[in-house]
Amino acid sequence: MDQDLENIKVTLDVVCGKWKAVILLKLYEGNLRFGEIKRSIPLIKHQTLIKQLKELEQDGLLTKTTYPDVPPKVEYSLTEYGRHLKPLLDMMVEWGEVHSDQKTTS
Amino acid sequence: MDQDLENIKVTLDVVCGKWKAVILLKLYEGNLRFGEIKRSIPLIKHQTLIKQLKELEQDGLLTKTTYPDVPPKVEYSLTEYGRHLKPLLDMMVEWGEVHSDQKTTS
DNA sequence: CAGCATCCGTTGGGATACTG
DNA sequence: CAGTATCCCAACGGATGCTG
Repeated sequence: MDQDLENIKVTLDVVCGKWKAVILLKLYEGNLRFGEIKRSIPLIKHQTLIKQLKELEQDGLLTKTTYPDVPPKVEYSLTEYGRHLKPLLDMMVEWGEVHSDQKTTS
Repeated sequence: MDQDLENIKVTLDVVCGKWKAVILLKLYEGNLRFGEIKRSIPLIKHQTLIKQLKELEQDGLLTKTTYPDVPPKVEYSLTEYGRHLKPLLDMMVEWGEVHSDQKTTS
């Protein structure tokens, strides 16, 4: 029971960065290069993106593939874990939709 | 599509407080008084709990019922919204279980 | 193009003390 | 018993500048 609390914290840790969920959402559409992610999320800052990607990588949600070429090319792809998270993120999107509805309606 | 990002942020806002998910989890077991919540989450600080409860209330996830008696008695109960969130939280618990497994196994 | 190091400002969790 | 008012501090998102 209290184990539940520990478990949910693990998940929160992984998902609760300001942009983490957004990044993951993008990656479900396919592997992306750094620049592609950045372009698809115009508001995020270069450095912030790097940080969040690093955290996601350390949490085992995605893998970074570096091609040792010039110019550098790096591709990010989801791990199995990351994919396991999809239904969760979908639910969050869905819930947010309903909830923001409600807020404006009230 | 970009609307998804907005929607997920709404959900994150609601769930991402350090203790919010935990509090909600407790309330699924039934309505609770302030002191009961506090006792069931020993680590949380008095003031922190008040803040998180207030935020959850403002987000429309739970309702506060104050009995105008002495000594004060206050009961917290989930709204329909809060209940809608249960499957999500359950998934988070479940995912965290698997994920923390993996971390220790690696 | 992608990344690291560093600094800064805001925020939110936490501590303390007081009220009804 | 429950809540309010303040203050504090760490953490995180973000800005800037430099490297290969």
